[in-house]
Amino acid sequence: MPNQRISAAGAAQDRAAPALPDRASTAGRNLLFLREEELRLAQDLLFFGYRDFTAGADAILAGLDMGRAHHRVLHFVGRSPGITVGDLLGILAITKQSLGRVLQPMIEQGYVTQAPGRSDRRQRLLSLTEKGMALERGLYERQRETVMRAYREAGPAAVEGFRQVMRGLMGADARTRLEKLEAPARAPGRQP
Amino acid sequence: MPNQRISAAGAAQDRAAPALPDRASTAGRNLLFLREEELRLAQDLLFFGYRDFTAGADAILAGLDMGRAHHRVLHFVGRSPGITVGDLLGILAITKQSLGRVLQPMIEQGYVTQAPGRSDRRQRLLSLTEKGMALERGLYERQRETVMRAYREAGPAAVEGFRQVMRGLMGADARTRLEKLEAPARAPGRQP
DNA sequence: AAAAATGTGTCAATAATACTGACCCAACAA
DNA sequence: TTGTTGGGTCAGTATTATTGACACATTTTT
Repeated sequence: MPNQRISAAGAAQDRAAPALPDRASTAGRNLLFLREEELRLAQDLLFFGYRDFTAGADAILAGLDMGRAHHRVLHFVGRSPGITVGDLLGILAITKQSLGRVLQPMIEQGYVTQAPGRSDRRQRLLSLTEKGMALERGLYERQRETVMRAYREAGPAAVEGFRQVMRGLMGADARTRLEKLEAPARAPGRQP
Repeated sequence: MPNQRISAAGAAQDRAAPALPDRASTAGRNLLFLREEELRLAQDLLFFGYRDFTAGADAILAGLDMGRAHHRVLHFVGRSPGITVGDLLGILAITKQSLGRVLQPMIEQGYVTQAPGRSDRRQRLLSLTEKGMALERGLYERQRETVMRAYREAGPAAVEGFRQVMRGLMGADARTRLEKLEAPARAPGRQP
């Protein structure tokens, strides 16, 4: 395994599926019809919802010669200060080369800092600088407007349902990573 | 307006936002902290959830030299047979050139057909061929597994909450378009 | 009938994000 | 010492998007 994708979260489920299945047996068509519409609606909702969710932050980033990839780095490094390059690769599920292309400029421009690991000096522990935190904050605030509005309109019960379904869409790998991300935020005092 | 993006759904909210706002006033920090964690969680959920939702279909498409853009065309043309190029551009919120690059090969390879409009012969009404419907069906079935599992695990109430929140994330433009997509599926007999 | 607007297609050039393969160095581990 | 791991980097390619400019047919307006 020379240098490719660290952990295949992006290929969570990759068993071969038949590309051209027969149409479902005509019996029980009504039942299937309802489910079909439900699922097509889910596809629409995810497409439009995700696109508009990211649109605000994208607009800010465009003015700084950055894209979504930079935002993801800011987000996950900000969420886990001192994260290793390898862990970040695992979360993003991209190759080292792809990360390098966005990470290096961010280090040079002073958004992210590297520090050698304490126990393992090969590691480069990543953290946001003040400048990086400020930018992340701005992007966060921008998305916050969108999410807050959606949450307010929908109400707390709907928000809980939203979370459950989104968790369910994730593969096992992503769920594990999400748990790790949530844990340190609840228990103060991150690294011993 | 020569030939750019038809309707700015992707730029739904594009008023200028301050990139580097001050940190919130230190008063009421506990309140803000809770909300902050909530919203950061939403960012994580959307990132991981959307990625894994699309992963399955992406794997099928890769074997056919297609990508997500092709899937979107199959999905929305399949959902609205006889849609005009302009309407499709409006839904996808991309430029004519970008659409052309994916649409033309799909027409040549027999996934999509064009027909001149009845009332306006400049229009090219798009529909899926049998081949296109079969492929769309395969992609749909693949995502269906993912969504059905998430829906089953979460339960009907959570699904309704999920829908409400996703709708809330969409801008006004996307909501209008979604309504139009849902309407003809319920009332049979599309165009007079 | 002439002029303007609309729907669609297309050429050319560019950017962002990803990929694969190959190789390097430093540090750790056996 | 040897081998592995964490990280970086060079070179080349693909996909999806962008902008600008223009062409053509058809419909609408004047």
